[in-house]
Amino acid sequence: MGRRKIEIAEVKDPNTKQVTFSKRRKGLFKKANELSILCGVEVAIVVFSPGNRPYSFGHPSVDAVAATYLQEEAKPNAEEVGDLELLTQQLSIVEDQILEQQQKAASLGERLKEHELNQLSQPHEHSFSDLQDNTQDYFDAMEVSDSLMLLSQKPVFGTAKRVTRKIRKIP
Amino acid sequence: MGRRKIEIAEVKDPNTKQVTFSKRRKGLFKKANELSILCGVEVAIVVFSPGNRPYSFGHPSVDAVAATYLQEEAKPNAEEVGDLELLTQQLSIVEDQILEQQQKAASLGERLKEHELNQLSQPHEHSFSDLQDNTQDYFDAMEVSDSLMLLSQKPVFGTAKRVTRKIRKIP
DNA sequence: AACTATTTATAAGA
DNA sequence: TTCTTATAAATAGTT
Repeated sequence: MGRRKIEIAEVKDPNTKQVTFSKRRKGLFKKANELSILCGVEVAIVVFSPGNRPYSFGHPSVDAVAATYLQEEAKPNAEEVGDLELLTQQLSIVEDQILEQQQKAASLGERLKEHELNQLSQPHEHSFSDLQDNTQDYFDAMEVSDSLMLLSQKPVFGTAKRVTRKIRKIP
Repeated sequence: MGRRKIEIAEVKDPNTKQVTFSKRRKGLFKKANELSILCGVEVAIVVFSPGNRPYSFGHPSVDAVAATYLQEEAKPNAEEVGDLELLTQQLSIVEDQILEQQQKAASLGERLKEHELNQLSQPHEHSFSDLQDNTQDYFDAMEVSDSLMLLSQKPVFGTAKRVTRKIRKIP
């Protein structure tokens, strides 16, 4: 499908390999997207780049498809169950650490806001949506990757723009 | 890529849809295989047929790739770790500021109470100290916000649980 | 990042 | 379903 026919064998030149990877990953994800739409089916792809960066495509999401797949999958043996449990434990620990930090951030941000309001002695009514919006403010620099965005060049965990959220100083 | 150009929209006719699925699944897996060989990388695909039958392709295997992916998924990357550290730094600063403000507020509150006593007035419906208490309740009730999930990007299946957010409206 | 000569995938037909 | 084949689409090498 190019100027010349190529053998399906590992590309030696690292630069050419990376270019090939980019082009073909894009093509693969496009095909997967077309398949899911044309046939109304679920698809998930995970691929690692030559530099070992993970890229994924999923409709409706990798996790959703994976969950269904695992259900359908034959019963795992004891060793696999043990490994999974170990993995899950490790993941829980890391997630807890992240949650802790995030809770700190969200709570502090809100409390800061309350202080400002109180100091101004303004009558205030907080609705649920207000809180949502305010909380969102502190994290709105983050982007959640959308399955269609995965057709782009960026790796899965590189797509999220990170927060260097300005925390306002108390006047 | 055929006799005629087709729109990428769900194929109505079930028979045609099945034929399209078979052809395109075969093509997708072939592409994935070529990508893994050409670039020496790991790939995993899971796709369900219109009849909900699971098909998978994996190099070296779906499970191997999935395990690695899940590890990566749960592990914050360098950028995230860096931002988290930055965020934590900022929060420390803000915490100090809040403490400072609380001390000011406390003394203000005391003076206000003294003033109220001196005036023999009815308790205010919303004295500053009341508001402080209310505010504290308000945030104690906020267990988890949706934004907390953003850092980890996606819930890891098996450990993901929705936490119902209970937020009371300030009276 | 674009371009384009070719190869490859595939839609429709048999 | 499998094979055929005209045509659309992907992409290897180039700029």
